[in-house]
Amino acid sequence: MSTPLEKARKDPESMKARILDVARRIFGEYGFHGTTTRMIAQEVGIDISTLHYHWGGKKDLYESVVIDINKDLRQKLIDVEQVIHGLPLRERLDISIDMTTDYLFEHPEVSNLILFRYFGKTRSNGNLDAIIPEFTADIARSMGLALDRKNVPPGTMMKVLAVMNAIHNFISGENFFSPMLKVDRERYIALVKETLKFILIPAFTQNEVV
Amino acid sequence: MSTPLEKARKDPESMKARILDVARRIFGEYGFHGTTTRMIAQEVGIDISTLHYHWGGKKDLYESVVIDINKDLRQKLIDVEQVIHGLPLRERLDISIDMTTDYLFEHPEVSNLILFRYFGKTRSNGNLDAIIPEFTADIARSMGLALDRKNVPPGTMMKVLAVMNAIHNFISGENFFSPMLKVDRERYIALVKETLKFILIPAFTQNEVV
DNA sequence: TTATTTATCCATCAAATGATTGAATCGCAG
DNA sequence: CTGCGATTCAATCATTTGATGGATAAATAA
Repeated sequence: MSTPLEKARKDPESMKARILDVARRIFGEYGFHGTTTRMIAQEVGIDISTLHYHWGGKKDLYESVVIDINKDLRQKLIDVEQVIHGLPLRERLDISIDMTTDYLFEHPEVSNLILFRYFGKTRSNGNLDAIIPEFTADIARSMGLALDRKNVPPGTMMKVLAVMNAIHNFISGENFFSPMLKVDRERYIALVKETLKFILIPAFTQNEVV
Repeated sequence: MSTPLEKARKDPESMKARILDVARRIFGEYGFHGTTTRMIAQEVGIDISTLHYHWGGKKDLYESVVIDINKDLRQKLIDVEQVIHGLPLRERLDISIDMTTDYLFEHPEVSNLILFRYFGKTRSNGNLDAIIPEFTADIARSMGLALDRKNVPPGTMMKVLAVMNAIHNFISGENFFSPMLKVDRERYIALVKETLKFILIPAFTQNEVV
């Protein structure tokens, strides 16, 4: 027994998977209401009915996309945790920022879709909000802000949210900020890392022994 | 000679103004594509044709809304600057965060619409991007990061963007984060201020003499 | 081969949506 | 009161958009 999503991920060449990948990108660029099933179908090079055949309605596809990107991000955070495990806090932050930023710049739709869900309303919103990103708590633990995943106080959650949002903002806003600053992509990525470290590292290391 | 927007702001009871105010709220909640002219008209209690009579097409109205909220925010930042002028950096930051946060929590559509413009694409995007928020440079000067409004280096602009985004995020994300943290509005606002100060103040005061 | 399931496309529908037209109504100067 | 511009609404249009049905082809099983 496997969900449609799992089936799609099994064979990356399958039509199911191809549609999902395009849907991630388009939904990420234009949001739920700004995206039409025709846009996705055309980008894949198929008929709309084929899209419906594989994924059902537009909302079903969107939900699958959201689940998919959350799964990806969670896996990436686990990978990061593996690398930084045991290092001193300052280095953990430094490496986390580099790795997460690199990953998200390669998959900007992840940041886009997460921010869309935070800030936008989806006129007909299903109970998609049930899938709350619980890895916020995991990050708190990873940053040494909480001992167990359960019972993380609100103040700590807020700090983690501030960190995650700061990163997503710069990824998602690249198309707006980069021309505004008149810098190319490479320079922009470097600036993002610099700025994130400038902002975040002092806050979380202020009580450390230097 | 006055623009439609100025005319609307002159008489807050006018139909023009009433439509604009509702449009701010609805566009702020659902974004450009998620909003229909009928939603706005219904909320005002008028016919769609009346809306078109006053503001032209949907896009025209949206552009007016964007200009309006940018004007408001700019004015608010000038007000803040008046208050904090001459104070030491740490206090300036502290007061700025309090005042700006209070203002935006009263007008969340400002944060919503600004973030929408940063992160979303408007399938048919006019040259709305020409109205780049130039007050970023003003803030840089106000924070003591730049001496003149002109020629603010990209690294400095990025720091200012990080600050502004951090604030907008928590305002805009209230409907998502507040239930997630299981706190009421009052507590949430307090948490936002705490967290912003925790994150931002150390970064910008790290080189100061204590 | 033949039959059956799977996959794809063409044609089309019904609802939503941005927009317009023309008739009515209101406000007010003359 | 009369006339005229400003305002509002009901009715309607043309397009877009999510969705479906049925024909057709391709793959698979028998």
